[in-house]
Amino acid sequence: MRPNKRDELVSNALEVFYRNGFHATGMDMLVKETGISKTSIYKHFRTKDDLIIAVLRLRDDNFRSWLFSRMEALSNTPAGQLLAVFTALGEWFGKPEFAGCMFIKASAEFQSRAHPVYQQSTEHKQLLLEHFTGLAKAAGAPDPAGLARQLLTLKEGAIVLAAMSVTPDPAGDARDTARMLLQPYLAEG
Amino acid sequence: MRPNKRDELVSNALEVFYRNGFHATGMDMLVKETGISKTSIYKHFRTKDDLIIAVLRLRDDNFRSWLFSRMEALSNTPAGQLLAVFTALGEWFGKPEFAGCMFIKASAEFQSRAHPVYQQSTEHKQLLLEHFTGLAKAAGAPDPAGLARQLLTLKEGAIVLAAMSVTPDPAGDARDTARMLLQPYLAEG
DNA sequence: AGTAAAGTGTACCGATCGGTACTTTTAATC
DNA sequence: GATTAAAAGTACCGATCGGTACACTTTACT
Repeated sequence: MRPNKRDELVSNALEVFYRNGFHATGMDMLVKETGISKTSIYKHFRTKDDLIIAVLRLRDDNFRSWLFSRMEALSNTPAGQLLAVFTALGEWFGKPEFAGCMFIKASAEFQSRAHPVYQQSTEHKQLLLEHFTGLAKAAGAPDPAGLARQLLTLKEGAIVLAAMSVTPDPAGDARDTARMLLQPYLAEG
Repeated sequence: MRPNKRDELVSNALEVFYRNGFHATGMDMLVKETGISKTSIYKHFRTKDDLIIAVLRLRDDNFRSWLFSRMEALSNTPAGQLLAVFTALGEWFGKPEFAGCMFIKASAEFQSRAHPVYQQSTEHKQLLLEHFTGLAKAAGAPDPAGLARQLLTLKEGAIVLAAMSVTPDPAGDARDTARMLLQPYLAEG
């Protein structure tokens, strides 16, 4: 069990950063909340920023894995899976630990385009976009990239409204719009 | 000219917080960037949080005034004004000082639902939603609140994608979707 | 000109920031 | 059971955090 402590650290740090923010979370709090000594933390990561990068990498992997598997479980057609994005979002928003999109928050705290945290955040959205584009193409959309961008816009908007408690059912509202966009490609009975 | 220094402070602090973040901006940096002494700052505001609240109040006023006047300038029909939201967004995204939505970023840094900064941020979105709802009702939509929520979702999504540099024309993409939603209410030639 | 308010500059407070040095304890391997 | 590497604990570093005390200067008003 060599790299377990490191993974445990990253996983625990993810939760703390997610619910408490990046700048607002100090290394001492991280030590207390993860139960891992500061010495060990700095043996695995040179700086706090490096740890944040590792956290975001894990988050990217976890989130995309979860979302994509949820989409596949909910439908077996490309257009149906794209619509299922918003069903999955609704499930996410209902979880008690939901606290918005970690990458939107990360890019909000590290605004410099040159900062690795910002770039990592952008990359996450790009990967989602590519996945959507592939499904839109498989669905037969004439402009798959454009449709993917429209759907991603709805997804990000819904997440923001959910995180800010603006409307009671942001996922449902976004899904309504998405259905309009996807109607030509959804199987008709 | 009694309250000028205070307004000047809030206005200058807005720019610094907007481009640099809230936690990442210390009071000493604020003194340096605004040119106003720390003594004066703390004569007008009891705490940093109080200053942030004042900054957000100004931002809310500025942004809604700008957006609503832009909408009215671009169209004189309710549905046309709702579509014009996304034209205005495009103009905003093109400005060199654009750095995302200040309220999304504020709520990302102050996540506690009980925190005044979080509540102020939510309220801003709520005010936009109410304005959209009024226009949707005037446009003759059967479910004006629902239409307003859908348009707000598109607006927030576009802002996020613009701030994160994910797609080249997020306002245009959102506008395409909005036109679909608004088509029944837009004047037909 | 005199007065009172408002603003400045400087020095400081205790606490916390990210990060390091060094010693002791833990745990797995031969 | 000895060896070895990883982890923990403690104490600390200079810098910065939000915020205050106090003496001084500028400004506005009569």
